[in-house]
Amino acid sequence: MKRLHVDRPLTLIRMEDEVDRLVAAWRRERPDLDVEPLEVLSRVSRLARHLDRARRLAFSEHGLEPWEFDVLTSLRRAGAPYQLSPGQLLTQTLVTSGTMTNRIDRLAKKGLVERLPDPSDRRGVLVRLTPEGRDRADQALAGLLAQERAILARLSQSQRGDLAGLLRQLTAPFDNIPG
Amino acid sequence: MKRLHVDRPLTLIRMEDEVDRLVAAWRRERPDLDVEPLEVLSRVSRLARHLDRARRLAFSEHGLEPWEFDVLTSLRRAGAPYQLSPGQLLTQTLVTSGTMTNRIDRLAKKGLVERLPDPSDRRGVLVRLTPEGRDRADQALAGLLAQERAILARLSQSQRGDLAGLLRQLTAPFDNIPG
DNA sequence: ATCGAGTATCTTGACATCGAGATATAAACG
DNA sequence: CGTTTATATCTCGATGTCAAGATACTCGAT
Repeated sequence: MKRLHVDRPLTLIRMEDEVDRLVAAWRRERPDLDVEPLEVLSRVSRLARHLDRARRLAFSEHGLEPWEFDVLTSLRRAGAPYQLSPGQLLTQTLVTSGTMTNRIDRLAKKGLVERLPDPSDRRGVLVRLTPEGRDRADQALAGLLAQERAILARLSQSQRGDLAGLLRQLTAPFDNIPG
Repeated sequence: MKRLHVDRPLTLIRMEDEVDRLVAAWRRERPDLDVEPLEVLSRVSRLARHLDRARRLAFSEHGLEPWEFDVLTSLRRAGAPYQLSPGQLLTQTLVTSGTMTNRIDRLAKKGLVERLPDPSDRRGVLVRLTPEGRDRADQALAGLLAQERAILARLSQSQRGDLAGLLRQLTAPFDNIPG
């Protein structure tokens, strides 16, 4: 009795997700609480986890881990000569300093980055992308974008714009205030 | 020459975030690529990381780690008698089976959950919340919701609804297709 | 009944992350 | 100047996560 392929505007199709089920369960178990915030923020967290998994798959074709991609592309984006301080890498990747030291060590061992002393601050260090590191970053980026386009395909151009704008409202305070 | 506190509708205020800078950098370095997907998905990933940090802080007041919260509240939502199989917990928390076994072990050691044999399938196990586990989950949830409301405060009611709807379009395929 | 495929959970070892503290240098202040 | 405070990075131990494989059970087909 199911009719498939019924023609109607994409925007009216509404498929349930785990968060719908989660919210319904809370409303049943804790009708005294207003759980509306979860509609947005639980979806953000869960989607991020799904994206992590998808990325891990996509990058494995290029022999990169997601954390390696994050560091290499931060340097790549900086433009020639492709170097940043560990501190600048921290704000871009949102990890702790101990983690970043460790990441740089491992990438250096693989020959994808190198450490240079900062000429203007003897406490500091500059991390520079090697030519091979740059190539790897460029290849993996192309693969990632293809995958992400597929994930976003069910939204229209203007919906993607709306979504980006709404998310910016939430990320901006974290990114600007020290947070 | 800057005029602060100019009165205008909230929706027109647009503060830059790290992703704006990231996208601008890619357009400069790789003008050949269309990096529009990053406007949405990089924001999702970064926001999730910020939320993780904020949650870790909020939960530490209740002596819980985020992963403990995730497991305990999954059981809490299930309703009395507050029990689920490890497999059901997997789909809710998006971790691997090895991770879940480890989590259950540690929560059991703390007395927040207990393992029972599944009466209808001798391969299976049921994880049940203890009364203390239930109290902890309820307390931490209230704290989390307060924090999340603060984070969402800069969006109007209808914007939050729009945002939830757009995110659902992206999460639904992951949650429904086996993905 | 028995076989074989499928399912549910656990085990294990490698590894990435975090948090707190250590070290070295720079900048601010009187 | 010399002292204090701030900054940049690294070290280290504890811990959580993952992937792959092992184990034990179920269920349908023969």
